[in-house]
Amino acid sequence: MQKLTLKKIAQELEVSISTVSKALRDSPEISDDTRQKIKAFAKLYNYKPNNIALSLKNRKTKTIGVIIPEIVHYFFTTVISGIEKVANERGYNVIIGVSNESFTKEVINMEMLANGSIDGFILSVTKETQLKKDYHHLKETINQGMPIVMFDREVKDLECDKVVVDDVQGARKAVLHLIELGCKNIGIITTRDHVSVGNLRTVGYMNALALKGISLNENYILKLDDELDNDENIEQLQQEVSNYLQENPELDGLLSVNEKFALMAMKLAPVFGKAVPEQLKVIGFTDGVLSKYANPGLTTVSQHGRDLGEQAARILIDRLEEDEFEVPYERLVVETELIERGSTA
Amino acid sequence: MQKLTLKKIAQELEVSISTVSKALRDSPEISDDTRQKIKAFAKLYNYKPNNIALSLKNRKTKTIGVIIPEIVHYFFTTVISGIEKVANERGYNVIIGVSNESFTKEVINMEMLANGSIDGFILSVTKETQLKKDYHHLKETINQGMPIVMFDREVKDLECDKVVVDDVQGARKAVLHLIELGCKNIGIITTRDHVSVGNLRTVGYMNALALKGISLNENYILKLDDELDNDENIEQLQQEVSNYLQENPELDGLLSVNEKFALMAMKLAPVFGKAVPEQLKVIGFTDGVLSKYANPGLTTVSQHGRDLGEQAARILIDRLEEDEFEVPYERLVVETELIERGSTA
DNA sequence: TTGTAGGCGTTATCAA
DNA sequence: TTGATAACGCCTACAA
Repeated sequence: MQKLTLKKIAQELEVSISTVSKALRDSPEISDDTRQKIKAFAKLYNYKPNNIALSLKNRKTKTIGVIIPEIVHYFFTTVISGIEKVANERGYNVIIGVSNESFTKEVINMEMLANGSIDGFILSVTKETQLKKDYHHLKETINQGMPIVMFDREVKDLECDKVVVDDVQGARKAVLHLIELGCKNIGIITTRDHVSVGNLRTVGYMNALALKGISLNENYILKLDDELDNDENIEQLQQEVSNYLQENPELDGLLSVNEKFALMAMKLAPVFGKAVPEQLKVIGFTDGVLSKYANPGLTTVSQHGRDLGEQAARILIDRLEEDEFEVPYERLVVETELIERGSTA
Repeated sequence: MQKLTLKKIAQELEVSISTVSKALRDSPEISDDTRQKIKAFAKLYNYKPNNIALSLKNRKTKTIGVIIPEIVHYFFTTVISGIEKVANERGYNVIIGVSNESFTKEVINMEMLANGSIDGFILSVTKETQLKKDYHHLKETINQGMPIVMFDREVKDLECDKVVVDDVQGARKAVLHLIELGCKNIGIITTRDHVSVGNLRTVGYMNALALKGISLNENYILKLDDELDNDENIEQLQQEVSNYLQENPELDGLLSVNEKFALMAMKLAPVFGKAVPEQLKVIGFTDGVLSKYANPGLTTVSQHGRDLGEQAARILIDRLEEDEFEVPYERLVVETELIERGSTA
């Protein structure tokens, strides 16, 4: 019951290996007679060529490596689902590596895959990588001729294809919407790190205020420690959000750079006499399950993760299958969309 | 800048390929002199053996294939994260295939991977597969000598390793807890399909009632269509939940076989004059983000997905690396745990 | 101590 | 029309 190979078929049918190979690939060199015989046999015993041997021969594996910082994470899974879709349509497999927001794991994961296992990468770097600004592993990979498509977390000084979210604009749209709805004192809950998307969203927030001639109140900006953004530290974060709401009773609009912080605020607001959306309108980022099933539903900025994933896969595979060299690198911006729900009704 | 191979090193250093190979693997056959020289060169130019060539030679790829019905799904991602962890620790890569609850995609995905790309599978079958009871692709894979570890959705009549959740017991524990809290009229929101875990959880619900001598009221069982469990059909489902709550005003306890239905019920209960948890106590399944960030927090039955994934990977890799043949198949039951939160306070 | 040869499974080129 | 051979990159038993 072992896997069938060309060799075994050849032995069984008493022909040469190359005859079998040619017959199966419908080469005109082979006579109808033997072709039929061989194909029948192969079909009967369900012959399938060995992928590894093909990979070695063709020097391409038809699989793409995806490295993400986290897997239990709505946005990243939507991106993967987009990648999977396009990859499968075009005959590619997807290997997933999880870096767990660790620079070292990112490097190890890439090294594991870069030695022949895959044809190209789609990846989002860890926050640690962004902080260290150490991109040698990425540069080396690119130099060895393995294409990389980066997504979401942008690394400016790296020459490769990129698919990014317009975080600044997304946040700006959200805040402008709050202003339109009549909010006068709009706050933001963001992350402390100074490198990642949280930062861009904060910029968008400031943009919108500036656009409308509203002066920035530093007290309205709550920076939560990113390290704490995991399920063990919910209580500590809630405490910080509580303090924030208490100290800024005049807040009537709030942008959060993710869903979790938004839900915390929605949960705590009534404690401080604020009903959502009547006295406090809230908008979050991500548009995941939390937003859809929250009570009231959370208005969010959708990043269209699935589209993003599809685009990233398309760009990578196009490049892999492009025989003209020197196709210029692409930087694709995925538009955000404001999904309105009860939290801003 | 192309990838370095043994051949190129050999040419460069004017020795034979096998000398290079041996030197790099610290064979005592090679003199210190040449060994050092070769190793220095390899290090300098960052030589790494080609995985594909190794796979072909060793007839093992050191990668495991994971097929899941959905990727944008909390439970499955926790399982993957467990698999990833153990796999990486033991030097394995993980290829992910998403079947999207489609039998055909499951088969295609498996075929893509079964031809040499991986050493073994960890998979959870689609609902469609369970319904059709068509397991030929699984049986063939096993017959070809490729081990499979199935998880979560159990297929009784298939001989292979399994890691399952004790859904019956989980549901029973939950309902018993509600009874202890004083609930007299306990309902359940479950799925219509008759094959999947929803069914087992319903059995657990009935178990608990029987155990306590409470007679079963069919009206208390709401079966929602599984097909509708996606974000497009939220409204329709909500309508059904509304009707259910309205028609059973005496309900004071509720078990839901997932988080989403539980949150819908929690959102709608106040509409029918029921405060949660005062007049209606709710318990869900999954213990994902929804439970943690709901308001009030949702008490849930945790399935310990990460543990499950770790165990599945351990079992598979142990089997792959076992040289004694005929290790008996294992069926491991992961215990559930009731996580208490505000919805049953 | 070093090199040669064969094989993992496949395909392509060339010879018979 | 069919078959032998070489190659993809690596490893290893055996020969020199």
